[in-house]
Amino acid sequence: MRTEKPLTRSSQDYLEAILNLSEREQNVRITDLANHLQVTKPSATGMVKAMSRQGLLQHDKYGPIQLTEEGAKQAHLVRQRHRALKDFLVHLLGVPHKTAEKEACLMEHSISMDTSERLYLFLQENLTK
Amino acid sequence: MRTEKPLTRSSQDYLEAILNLSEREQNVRITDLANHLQVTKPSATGMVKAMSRQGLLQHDKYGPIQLTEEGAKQAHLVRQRHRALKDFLVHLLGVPHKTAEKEACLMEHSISMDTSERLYLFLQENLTK
DNA sequence: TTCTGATGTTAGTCAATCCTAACATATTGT
DNA sequence: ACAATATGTTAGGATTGACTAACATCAGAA
Repeated sequence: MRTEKPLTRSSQDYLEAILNLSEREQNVRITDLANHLQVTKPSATGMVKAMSRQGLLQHDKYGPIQLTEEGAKQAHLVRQRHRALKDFLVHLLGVPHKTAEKEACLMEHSISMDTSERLYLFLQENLTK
Repeated sequence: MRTEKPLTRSSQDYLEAILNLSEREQNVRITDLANHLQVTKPSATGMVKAMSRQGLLQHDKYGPIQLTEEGAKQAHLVRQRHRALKDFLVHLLGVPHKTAEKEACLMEHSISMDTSERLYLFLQENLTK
């Protein structure tokens, strides 16, 4: 079930979206996911299917979507990177929220967890102003 | 000739590589480009062909590659983003050079020029330590 | 129960970008 | 000039992830 294949940018986006949605809804549905990510339902269906095969999530036909333990772990890491980046953009660079959200979404796939942690520490030291 | 189509990540990478190579060599050749970007020659040929159609560069069969005015302009913008990001990673976050180079290469496609300029200013203010 | 509307799935297609294998052209050395 | 080598191109294919159109299933209302 487990795959050693590195996560694609899109997979990471899907993982993060499922994590965020699952904290607000009992069941994450394909339509929710598609709307959230601004893709069509067939696209979401296809990606969910692929990610299910990779052991990142559990999804029965027509049923709700649930992250596996591994999927949830990876989702949390993506979100961690996202938050550090967004905080930096908003609070240190003064980027408007919407722009920062969008750019953090793109950047989160581009940095290592090491860099993310360094950024987090940097923010700790510099957000005391 | 001019295209309004947004530049793909890959196109941006190719533009930046051509710019950097053209500053070191009289002629940029497919093989140079392919080696630099760690892709095969047919891949580079194909991308160069596509980008030529988009008016980003000039390339005659078997001949050297040259950026058009528009291509060069875009390449400089990519590089600007790259440098701001790399400087930030290295000098403020203490990321090792190789890692910073790699991550800047990925991040440069994810931020706007506005954010890049904000980052540049932030670096100016904070690199005086 | 049946019908309607909402939700979800399947199949086919496209774009982008990479690869390999085979071939074409240019360059260099003898 | 010819042969060998280097460089570059073409054709075909794979992966990823998006789209549309058609179809299937589910849930709720009548």
